[in-house]
Amino acid sequence: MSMDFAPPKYAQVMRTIQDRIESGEYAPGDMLPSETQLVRELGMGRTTVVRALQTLAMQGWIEREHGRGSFVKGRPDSGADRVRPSLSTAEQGESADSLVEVAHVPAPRHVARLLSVAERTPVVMRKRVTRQGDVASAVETVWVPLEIAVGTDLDKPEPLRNGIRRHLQAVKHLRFDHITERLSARKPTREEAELLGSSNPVLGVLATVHDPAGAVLLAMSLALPGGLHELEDVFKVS
Amino acid sequence: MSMDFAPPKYAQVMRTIQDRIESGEYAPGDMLPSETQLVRELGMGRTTVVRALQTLAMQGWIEREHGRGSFVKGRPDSGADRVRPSLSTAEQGESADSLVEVAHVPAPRHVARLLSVAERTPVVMRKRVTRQGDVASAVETVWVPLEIAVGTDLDKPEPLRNGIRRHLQAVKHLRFDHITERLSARKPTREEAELLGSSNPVLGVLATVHDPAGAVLLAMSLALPGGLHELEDVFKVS
DNA sequence: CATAACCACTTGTGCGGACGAGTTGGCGGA
DNA sequence: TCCGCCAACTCGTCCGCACAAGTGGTTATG
Repeated sequence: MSMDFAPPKYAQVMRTIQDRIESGEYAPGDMLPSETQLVRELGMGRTTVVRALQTLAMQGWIEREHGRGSFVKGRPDSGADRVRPSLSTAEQGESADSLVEVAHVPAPRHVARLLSVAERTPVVMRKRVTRQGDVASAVETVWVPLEIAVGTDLDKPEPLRNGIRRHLQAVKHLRFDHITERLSARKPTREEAELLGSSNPVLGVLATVHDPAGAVLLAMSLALPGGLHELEDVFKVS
Repeated sequence: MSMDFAPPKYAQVMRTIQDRIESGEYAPGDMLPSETQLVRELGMGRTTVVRALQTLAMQGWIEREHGRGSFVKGRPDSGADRVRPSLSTAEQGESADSLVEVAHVPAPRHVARLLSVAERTPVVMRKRVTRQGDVASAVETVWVPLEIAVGTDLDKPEPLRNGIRRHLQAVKHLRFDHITERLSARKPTREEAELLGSSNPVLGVLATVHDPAGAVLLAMSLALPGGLHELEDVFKVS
């Protein structure tokens, strides 16, 4: 099944402009092509181009001045932009060589607590290793209650090309609403150490994904080697 | 002469709906009138109504479900604030027994980089250990450029009862605007291990404090033992 | 009785056109 | 030279329309 995925046009316009900003083609301070020019270049209606530009302005990529033009501000930086390791785990597609193990296992205590089920209740576990170049850069384990996993491909050993979030959304219409992350420093488990090829300290991330009602859909446990990962965060002091 | 200033129509629609939500006329969970109904009731084009609804959705007031309707969520809540270890370091007062060392030292490389000064430039260093009960729970080191420290008590070995931030504000009118934190997992240094009484992995926090112009006022390095600290963070998934 | 087709609704996206208003630069007149 | 006006550009808003796509209930059909 190839879900052909056509993002809406206004999103395509946004991505085009974001790419040009990040590639340096549009440098900070530069004036963007005018709406009419973009309409001609991209072959779309003004409504579409304007919606893209207004959204980019709301997100802080550009600034629009009435009567003058639109100007590049740069990639928006704010606390909201912090790297969310758990989100990218849920979002990223899997590849065959990254998947380590998919199995039904009894929930270990800390996972059972996160999922609000009894200890040793059977749950689905997916474990994978992400790589940067040829070094293992993270071990990501996802734990899913059976009620959630039933009817999905989550318990099948094939890689989920579109990522867990999209899969759950497409197959069971489950929507992710918010995620709770707990960060800590710890020693890697024996298995993590083997997969990572090092027993240096890791940044441990325990995350739970919630639906709009607050119910837990799944839990994640990430091991990020300290030497390879830095989580940066900027915040205002009131 | 009061030029009568008419807010744009889409903003009027937004305000109307916001008011109805806050007055309780539209309660959380309720379905809003459909776009067509609003168009008729308010006498505007669908474009206008849709823009208002989409903006309200982006701001979190309502939720829109394709094919079903728009539903009230309530007044949007600003992001739940995460624990900021660096902020509490700057904020908390010191006590005599927590202060480990105050000295002028040449800036080590990573600190020099954070402060944008040359390596080995003399800077003021304050180091202290915080305790919970009788276990050491963190080692906090603050690095201050001489230009900032001059005229303050930062380089004096007496504890700053009101905390660094208040002291700098009171004595030199320096205002903290924002803080950048970088989190990582690492092994404690030998000294940190001694002070903490353990060589288990620590959560390393490197932070820089900036004034409103973005200039760096000071840098901090924190070592938080992994077993004692968890940083929790909740965030929305778009 | 179960199921499929259909219909009436909803929101999502997109188009072209229109007019308003702010900015800029050039052109002509005083 | 200096100043005011105006044309040509910019973005801001608004309209009516069209069609796609998702949802839920009703109705016809096996």
